[in-house]
Amino acid sequence: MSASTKKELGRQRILDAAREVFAEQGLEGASLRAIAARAGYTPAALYFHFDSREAIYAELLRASLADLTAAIAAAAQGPDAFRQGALALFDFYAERPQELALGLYLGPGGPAPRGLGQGVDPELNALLLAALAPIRDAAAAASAEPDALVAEIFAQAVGLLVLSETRRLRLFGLPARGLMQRLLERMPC
Amino acid sequence: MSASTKKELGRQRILDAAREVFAEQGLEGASLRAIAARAGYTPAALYFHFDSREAIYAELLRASLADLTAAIAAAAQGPDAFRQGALALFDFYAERPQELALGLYLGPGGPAPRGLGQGVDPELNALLLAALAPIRDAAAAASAEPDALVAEIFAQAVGLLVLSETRRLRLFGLPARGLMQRLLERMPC
Amino acid sequence: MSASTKKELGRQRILDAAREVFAEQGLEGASLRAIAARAGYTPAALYFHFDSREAIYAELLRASLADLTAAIAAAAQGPDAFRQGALALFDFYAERPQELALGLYLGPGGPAPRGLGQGVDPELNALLLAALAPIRDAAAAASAEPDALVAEIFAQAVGLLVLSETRRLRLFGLPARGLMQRLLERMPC
Amino acid sequence: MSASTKKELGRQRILDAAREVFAEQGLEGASLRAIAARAGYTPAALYFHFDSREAIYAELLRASLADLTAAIAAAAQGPDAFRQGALALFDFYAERPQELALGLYLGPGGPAPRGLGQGVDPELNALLLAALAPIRDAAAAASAEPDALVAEIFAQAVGLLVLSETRRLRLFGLPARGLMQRLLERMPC
DNA sequence: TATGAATGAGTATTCATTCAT
DNA sequence: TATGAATGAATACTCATTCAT
Repeated sequence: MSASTKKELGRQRILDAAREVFAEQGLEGASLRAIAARAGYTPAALYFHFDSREAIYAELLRASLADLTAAIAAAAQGPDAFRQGALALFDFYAERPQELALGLYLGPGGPAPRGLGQGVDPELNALLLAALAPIRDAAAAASAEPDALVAEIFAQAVGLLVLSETRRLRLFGLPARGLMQRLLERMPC
Repeated sequence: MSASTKKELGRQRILDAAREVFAEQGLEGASLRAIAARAGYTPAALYFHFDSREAIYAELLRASLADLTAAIAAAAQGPDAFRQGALALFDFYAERPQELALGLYLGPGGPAPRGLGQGVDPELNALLLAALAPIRDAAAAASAEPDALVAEIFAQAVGLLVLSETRRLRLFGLPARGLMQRLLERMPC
Repeated sequence: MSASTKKELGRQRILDAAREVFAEQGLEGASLRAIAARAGYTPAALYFHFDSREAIYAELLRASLADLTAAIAAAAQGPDAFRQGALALFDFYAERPQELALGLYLGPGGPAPRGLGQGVDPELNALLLAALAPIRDAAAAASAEPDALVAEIFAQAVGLLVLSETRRLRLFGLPARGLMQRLLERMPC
Repeated sequence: MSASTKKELGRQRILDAAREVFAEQGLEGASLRAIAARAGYTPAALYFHFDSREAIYAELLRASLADLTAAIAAAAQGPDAFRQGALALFDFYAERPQELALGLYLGPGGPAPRGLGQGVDPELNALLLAALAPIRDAAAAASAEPDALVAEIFAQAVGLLVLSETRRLRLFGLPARGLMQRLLERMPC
């Protein structure tokens, strides 16, 4: 086994552990110590594979965005691509609330103009745009302002999910997904 | 100076300090120590005025919701009440992003179903509903489903603001307020 | 109402509160704040009536020893005075474990040669001796070494109660009172 | 120097510091900070070697009970095993009063049914019983109720020691060890 | 006679990170 | 490639006590 392969294995072991801890305990619980313990490593060992705790988060987010890309691509194939893609977006994060938190990196202290360190943000933003591309393409076929449409359904999805997670949506007695569908019905495509 | 006035001054000094720290550092940075230091107090002194750190947050949130109530009420007086009220909601939090984080209690770890302790949450939820009441009233005049309309514009506002704060909205090259207005134009009232 | 009477009322109010808190929460829970709160006073107000937290404890202990004196005197009247008095001693503290802790002032940190401040100890020791006097008198009638007899039964009672409270006596599967009686049966009076 | 040896050294350094602080200031004074300071460590460093403050206490108590076991075993070898073993028990704690406090976990607030966490208590209780076993064996040879005999001399020892430490025994003008011997003379073995 | 206001020292524990080995 | 050992800063909260009013 080559050295780089072995190193890759170590990374993967850590990322798998991170994903597990993350799904179970959220951003807050996914401390470096916790991830290391789950991976069977010492905290210090992680620094051989990653530069910082944030670097692990970034990697996780990269994988999450890859999954999102696949999910949207699969849903946006037939006719009705816009609606189906948008719902796939919503459903994706509805099932993985922790990954939404990670994606927004509402980094401790609420939504902050912080992102995941300085360097990674552009790359991750590009990945996000790529994931949303199928939805945008479908919008472009029916509207002159596809970007606005995508931004709107993205914002609606995020808003509903955040309100849902923070239990503020209960005040209205209406299910998040139903509200998402209502919005889509009013969309011009 | 009366005793109650003096006590009130102490409370106010702490609340002002909390608001400042809060606006500068967000929820995460607004630790008890930080608030105390800013107010020129010992941490222990805060416990004379408030029962806990969360009690300070709750007070801040109460004040914030009172301001929001006034802002919406003022905007939703004329004929175009629904739209104007909704925009007032959006503008309010656009100017005070940290207060949105506080309102949703976006503590460390992203949106979490945490709330501010057991006792205060219902009270604060009620205040939120009351603040939104003028918008709902306007919706009720034109639609059979006012709750859904309010939930939708609330979600849209929150989603746009969160994406804006986390710099994800830049990807689309469109201003948040413009997108909010677009949505309102498609609304049936 | 005279001034001194009014002051006496205040003291009594505090002592009653202290007794209650004490019986419910033990030495540890009977903080000055807790006592003050129960009495309907501010912590600072207690310093008008007592010099320190320890002074309150001392007063409580005085009252407890007075009760003990009465209990032993009542039990040690008939024949069999020694045994009955000793059992009364045991039963007294078995029913009031907190008062035993106070009496020994195992003051935070285990049995310590500390007592209740420097000045009060001699006085309280004298009260304890007075409470045990009826037992000693009965012993003197039947033995040349009454002091040793009293010390032994006192030590046995305290040892059994301490082991009982700390759950170490369970290891032997025997009840504390039964063991106390066994000892008394072997006594020469 | 092997890694395990070095780690063992760290543990030992902490335990020694704990023992010292403990002997000087009792359970109350043996805070984590105090132990760390004495050992020349940061408080956080202790958590590398021990899981919690209580884990340090438990280790100390384990060692203490091992010493006690050896002391009793050595004393209870000849013919007069019961008496000699009992005196060894008494002498052991007479020389190490803080270890008695630790053994009974006489935390702040006097004797309390607290123990050292859920998991360790049974283990430590078993160690105590094992330490007393030689005395019990000797009692079994001469009495039908060995458990009662052991419980009685244990209680007597604890009572005398507690009264001695709290200076209540001085009232009788008799030495604790002499009283212990008197009791043993009346024992049927 | 009592309060309002405040202090300073203290509590155990967690965190990401570093560095010599 | 990884560990053992340690750091410094941080967390919220409680305590007995003081003092001007």
